[in-house]
Amino acid sequence: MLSPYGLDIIESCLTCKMRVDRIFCDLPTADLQAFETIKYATAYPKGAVLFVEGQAPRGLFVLCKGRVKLSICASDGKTLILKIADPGEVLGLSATVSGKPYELTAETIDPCQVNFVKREDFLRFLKEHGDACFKVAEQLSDKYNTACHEVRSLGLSHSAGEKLAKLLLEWTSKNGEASKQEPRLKLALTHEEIAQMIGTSRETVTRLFADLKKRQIVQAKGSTLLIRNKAALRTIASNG
Amino acid sequence: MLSPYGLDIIESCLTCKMRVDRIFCDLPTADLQAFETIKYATAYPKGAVLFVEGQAPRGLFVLCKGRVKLSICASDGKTLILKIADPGEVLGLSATVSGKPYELTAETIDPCQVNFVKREDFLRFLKEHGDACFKVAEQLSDKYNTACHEVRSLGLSHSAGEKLAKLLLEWTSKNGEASKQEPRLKLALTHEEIAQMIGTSRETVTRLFADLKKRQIVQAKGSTLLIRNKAALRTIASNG
DNA sequence: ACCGGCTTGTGAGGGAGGTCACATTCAGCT
DNA sequence: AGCTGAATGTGACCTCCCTCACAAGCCGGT
Repeated sequence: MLSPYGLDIIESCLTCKMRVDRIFCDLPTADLQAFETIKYATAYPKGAVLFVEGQAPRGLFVLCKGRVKLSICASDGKTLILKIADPGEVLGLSATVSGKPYELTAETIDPCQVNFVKREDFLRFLKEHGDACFKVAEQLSDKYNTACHEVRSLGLSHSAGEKLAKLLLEWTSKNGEASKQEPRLKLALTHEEIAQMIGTSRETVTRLFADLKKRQIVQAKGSTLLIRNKAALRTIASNG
Repeated sequence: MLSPYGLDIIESCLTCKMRVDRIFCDLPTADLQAFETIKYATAYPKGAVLFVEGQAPRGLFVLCKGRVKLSICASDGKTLILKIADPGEVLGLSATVSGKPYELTAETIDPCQVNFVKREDFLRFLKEHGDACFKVAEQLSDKYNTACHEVRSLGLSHSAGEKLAKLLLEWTSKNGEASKQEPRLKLALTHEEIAQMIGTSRETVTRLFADLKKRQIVQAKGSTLLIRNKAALRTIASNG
């Protein structure tokens, strides 16, 4: 560990390239090579801000390694975390395409490997490569879909408990698809951050977790969380 | 008025075509003509359902005349109205592109003129016409943007009053851009529907309006609403 | 004119959760 | 170890608004 980055860069750029392939997959090799020429491989430390909500779009970011927190922020400082982006995710795509300001703020929560593409370069790339353009439309549809789910969760839930249950279920289905018996998931976020994800207060999250533990629905094992009663969690998530 | 439609159809298809031009504008004439061949001009009465949330995507709908209510619905019947689409809007685009189920339910609230395009036809059209594909990406970015604003409004507001003020401001900025003195807007929705737009109860909306009237911020003139004090409304919208 | 249905207006009660204030525990640092 | 700051746990209070209940207004139909 001579530097925060160092050897890591060399290793991850290989895996990174594979990830890019996965996003713009099915593209002819020519298109892929064109993409390779316009991207800038960069590295960010933990806590770096890729872009800020309201900023004019400079370009897009393909996350190769590490996680990025995507959030919106009210004038009074209250923050809503929309999602934690994992490697493979494309960030700032919508703003880059439309030219409107970034809708979100993107901040690294790990040391990150990122491929940056300038807006002009990307737009030119899209004009010249129709297939890639379709992939972009698909990506945007995906993002829209996620946003709709967010709206549903925020707008149609009756209680904070319901939203927390939904969040936990979402995490379990994303993480341990394999382990069917007792899903476990790493609690990488603080109660404060979870509160910001479901639009509630930190104290409420603490109380909700205490309640879930008392009712034997979840169980804490250090920083991992065991889901003991997934059915009950589902009931909470749908009933309110 | 021999029939609910009748002459209207012939008139509006001309204007309608202009609208389609506006959406896929800048396209070469060849592309436009190709689009004309795959669209089906159709008419719906008030209260018709274009598509339902969760349905497999049959295709997209270009709204030419009339308004369409876009909503999501919880298992308990609680409804959240996301927007009232005006002529020119493309509906079901994201689902058509991604192949995932429609995220929303679309229901006409006027008699409507609509151009329908089948999913397969549209996808083929996109493959063959790269420029149109880019336009689609732009449209999707727009929709994503709107969804983000919805999330912001739902997730970061402290009170129902704040959300109502935001909604009213949004409406005034969309409707009477010209009249700078005292913006007026047609209240085409019931309190119940407004409540569904901001995720609150009907009674709360009634009470909020009563309060705004008492404080001389708005004034009712039949079914039109005068905004007497836009500054105050803005304060409510941002302070909570 | 009368009726029934929808919309709006208003009161009373109660519950969820935000806020404040503090105690406690945990994790990293030297 | 011990110290420090962050994260968690918990109680008390109070506000917003949801719910229920009902009155009043508005409007089209016959």
